[in-house]
Amino acid sequence: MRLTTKGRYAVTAMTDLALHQHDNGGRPVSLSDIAERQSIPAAYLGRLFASLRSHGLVESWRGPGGGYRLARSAGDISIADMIEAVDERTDNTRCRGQVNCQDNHKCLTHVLWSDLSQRIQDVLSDICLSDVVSDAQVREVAERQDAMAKNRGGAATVQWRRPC
Amino acid sequence: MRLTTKGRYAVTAMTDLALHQHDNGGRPVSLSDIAERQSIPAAYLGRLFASLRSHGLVESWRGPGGGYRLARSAGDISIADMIEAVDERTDNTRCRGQVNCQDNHKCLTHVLWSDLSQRIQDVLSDICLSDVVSDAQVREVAERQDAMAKNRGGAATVQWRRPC
DNA sequence: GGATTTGTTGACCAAAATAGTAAGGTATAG
DNA sequence: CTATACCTTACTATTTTGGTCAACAAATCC
Ligand code: FES
Ligand code: FES
Repeated sequence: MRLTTKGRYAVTAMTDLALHQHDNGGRPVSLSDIAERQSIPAAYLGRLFASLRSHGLVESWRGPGGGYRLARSAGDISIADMIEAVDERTDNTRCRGQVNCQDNHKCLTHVLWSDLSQRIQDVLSDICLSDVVSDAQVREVAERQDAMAKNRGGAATVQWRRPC
Repeated sequence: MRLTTKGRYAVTAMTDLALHQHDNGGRPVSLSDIAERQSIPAAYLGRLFASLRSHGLVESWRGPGGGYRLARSAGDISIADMIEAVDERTDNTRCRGQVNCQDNHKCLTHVLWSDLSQRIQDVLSDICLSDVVSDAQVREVAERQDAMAKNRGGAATVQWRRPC
């Protein structure tokens, strides 16, 4: 599993979502709010959320007042879940699990990469969104970001609807 | 720390070197032998070995009968050492340690990537070359490779010289 | 000494992966 | 009907990676 900007955006956006999903009485959090707070290109982030949704990590609502909410509790979503959703590929072997990277045979180090992939996956599975959200340093940054965004619109009426 | 073909080549070549450095009475193992056994482009591998050498992982000899040997014992060279030598960059933060990736401020998840980088580094530091070499599956592949290369030249006279 | 072998270096190139954009479509509130 | 906000596809630009080439330097062999 490789860490790239795509995966970092996904985790950052999900963290933002987790932090703000109880604002305004729990109405869905819109893409544009997240993108603005986290300085992520909105169009790009939109595609990442499509993946997160199709992997069952978030629910979405369309139309005015629409947006996203976590589909599961933050304690039940690991870093690995999020990165996998947008990055697919949990495997660090050259052969992508085909065991054929040297002229259709197993290369000298296949077993090593396979083993390491598993260990790295374990590390990323061991940390979940609630761990991130409750970290003191993370909260501190979030507060600064919220203060920064104070100029934008106030609370709106709360609505209940079914997700898409 | 990201796993890429460059790092995989480095580890594969080092493993091959560790496995063959006692062949022919301990004469240096040539680049072309390693490249051929492991199906790695020789010119490319040459540059990787230059990095491995400058990081003190191998010693080299030029001229006829020249080649490489491990500069330290296989138990004293970790996977992290080898990957770092060719890849530099042990850091998975977006800011590369600058703590400035959101408009010159710390982004929401900096502390997370920083922490994860360390954990992954620990995993890669925990396995060393001797672990790889002594793995049963690795030895099995090595034997097949050696049988494959049986057509090439036999043992030559042993020489002692100082490394480059 | 000269040819040959082997590693060393730097510049260069091609292909792949990644990050980002743009535009049209669909559902929903009001 | 219209504005909002998510959804999807296609495309483009940039960066990174993998790989080549040629000239070079050291050591050996004859
Ligand atoms: S990595 Fe799987 S065969 Fe080489
Ligand atoms: S990753 Fe370091 S500031 Fe964002």
